[in-house]
Amino acid sequence: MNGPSGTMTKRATVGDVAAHAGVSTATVSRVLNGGAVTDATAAKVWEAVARLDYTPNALTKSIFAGRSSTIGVVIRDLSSPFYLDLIRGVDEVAAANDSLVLLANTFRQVDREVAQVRTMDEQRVRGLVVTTGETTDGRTRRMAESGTPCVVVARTVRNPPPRLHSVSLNNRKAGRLMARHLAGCGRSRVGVITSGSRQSQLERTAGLRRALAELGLPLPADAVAVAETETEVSHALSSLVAGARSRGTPLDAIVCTTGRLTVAVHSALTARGVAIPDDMAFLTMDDFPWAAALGITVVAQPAYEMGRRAAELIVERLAEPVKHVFDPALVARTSCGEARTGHSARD
Amino acid sequence: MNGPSGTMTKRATVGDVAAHAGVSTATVSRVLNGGAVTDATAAKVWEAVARLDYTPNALTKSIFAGRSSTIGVVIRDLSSPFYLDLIRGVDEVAAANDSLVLLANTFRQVDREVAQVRTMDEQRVRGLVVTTGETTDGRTRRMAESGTPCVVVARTVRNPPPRLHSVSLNNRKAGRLMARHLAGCGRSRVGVITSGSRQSQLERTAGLRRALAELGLPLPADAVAVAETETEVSHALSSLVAGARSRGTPLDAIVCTTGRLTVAVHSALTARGVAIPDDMAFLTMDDFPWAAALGITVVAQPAYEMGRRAAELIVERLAEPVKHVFDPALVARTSCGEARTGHSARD
DNA sequence: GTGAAAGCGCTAACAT
DNA sequence: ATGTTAGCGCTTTCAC
Repeated sequence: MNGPSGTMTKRATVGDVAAHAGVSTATVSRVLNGGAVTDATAAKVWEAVARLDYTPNALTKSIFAGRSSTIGVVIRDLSSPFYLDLIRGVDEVAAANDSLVLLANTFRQVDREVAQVRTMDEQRVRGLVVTTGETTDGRTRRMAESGTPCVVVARTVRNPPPRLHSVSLNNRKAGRLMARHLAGCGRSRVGVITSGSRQSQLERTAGLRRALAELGLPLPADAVAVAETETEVSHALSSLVAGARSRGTPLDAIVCTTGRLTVAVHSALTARGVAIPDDMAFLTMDDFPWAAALGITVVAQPAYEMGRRAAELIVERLAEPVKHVFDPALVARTSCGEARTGHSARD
Repeated sequence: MNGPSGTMTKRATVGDVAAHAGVSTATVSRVLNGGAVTDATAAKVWEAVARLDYTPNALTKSIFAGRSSTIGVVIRDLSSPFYLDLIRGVDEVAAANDSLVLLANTFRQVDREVAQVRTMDEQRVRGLVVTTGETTDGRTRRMAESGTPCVVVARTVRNPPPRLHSVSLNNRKAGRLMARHLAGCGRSRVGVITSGSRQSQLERTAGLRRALAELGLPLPADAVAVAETETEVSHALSSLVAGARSRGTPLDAIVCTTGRLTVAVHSALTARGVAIPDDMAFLTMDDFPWAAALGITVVAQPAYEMGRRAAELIVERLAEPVKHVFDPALVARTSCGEARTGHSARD
């Protein structure tokens, strides 16, 4: 049962400490958790704790509390910079609240999502942050109902029960920021690379299309190409470019609606010998450390803040469902060329 | 005790399931964990489980097992790409072994390190992966001795007890690869930016210096500057460049021994108007997604594999301490200019 | 095959 | 101020 053996010194328990200090287990518990005790007994107990190298079992403690002191985070794709910053935010407030982060990466597989969320439930996490799709909604609802605060990231839930919150981005505004910036830089024929049919992706494209239309710039359906993975990007880009050219309206801007594919889109562009921004403007989601060096203009999400807020919602334990929508911000660099007219990035 | 309230449906326990199925708790446990039971009783139990939406309490289970099914990971700096890949590796094999990752970021603060490792111990993690400094060695030793496999990353431990393993990089070889590549590209006056006095940093610089010396290229002490944080990089670079110039031997290569500072060094170089590789070769540690786009040559660490191996060591539970040293690999791009002579990247 | 009872390590009433 | 007793939710003998 114990695998390849080796000398193992067994761990001390409250009982051991009590025995060595000549007191009861209740007293030990009191000195450890701050009850009313004499300095003398406290000293004896601490001495025993030190000598036995006693380390309390947090698992057992959690049984009484009904739940662990851990915040669960289920991430779809741990390689995306957005999620890394999100986790940092969660971890930051978790640490400030004596909690640890219990992490699970689902590698974008639905069956894993369901299993991981279930596992988090079994672990009796203090709260749960999920970036998964609707498949897991049934369980998160029940978790929230039975007392575990849950926060859905980048998606909203219709008719949420108590304690089921959401933290998301104003995606339509993100699209709008993109449209206005592009127009301000004199671009009029934009092609979009988007990732599947997640709510956030759809809304960004919708916001972009709407704002473009208001500026008199149509975004035909075939100017939007879907790429689920990095390997599909090159093909998506080709069809976009070829399609537009055959229609006699060659593109002068490429928008990428997900930070996850920024590298892939950029390298596909480069591979085709496209000069940015001279041949083509390039605008993408999510700021990242190298963006400045590369001069890539982005619409940034406050990922770190979103993580912080998610964790705060868990710690606060409000019954009332909170729906926190964050604002995106355009970070203008050089990948869309010079702005023609002075325009505001505000709203 | 329960914060702002709201209707909370209480959770079902084995007892509830037993009652609803008309059996004992022992039988419920048997059905759930695969004991000898009649198909008929099994059916009754499963039915009750479904109707009550019973979700077993993993915390309580862990009490019997003596430890949780969680792998602890204490990270110094969650914003470093190396650690992100490491975590992905750990998570991958954790998931394959019915474990979750319990994560803690120490924000490079020693006191937090100590506290987090202790917390991991209290959580009775199945095993622990630490990337922290020697401050935590005392506890990791004791943890290993009392049965928790521990893996130290990027550092080795002298005279380890059973179950205290290490996963690291052959740092001297990393330095050697750098030296040979630089020499192969015709560079002879290199300046180094390194981060503090961690074992790995020291070894990389030592390996670089030694290999450079073998090639007849000295690396004077003042050609090595220390930058702990990103903000210190600019200053370090300036002193390096100015010092070399005043000595009449202007630098023709900059080496950065930590991936964490790659962005900062690169941007400091750019800010000074230094052309890479024409004015200066640039060589750094750790591969990253944008390196190809930027043409930056790196010495890569197999971070993901290292994470996998660390988790494997935990799952395997060998008593004998394992010290796994990984080989670095040079990924040649354009930031050091053209290679003058055909040289091998091997050894 | 199934149940009753003991107990994992700890805390939380009750007593004293 | 301290000890005793009863659990928390689950597994695991040990009888039947």
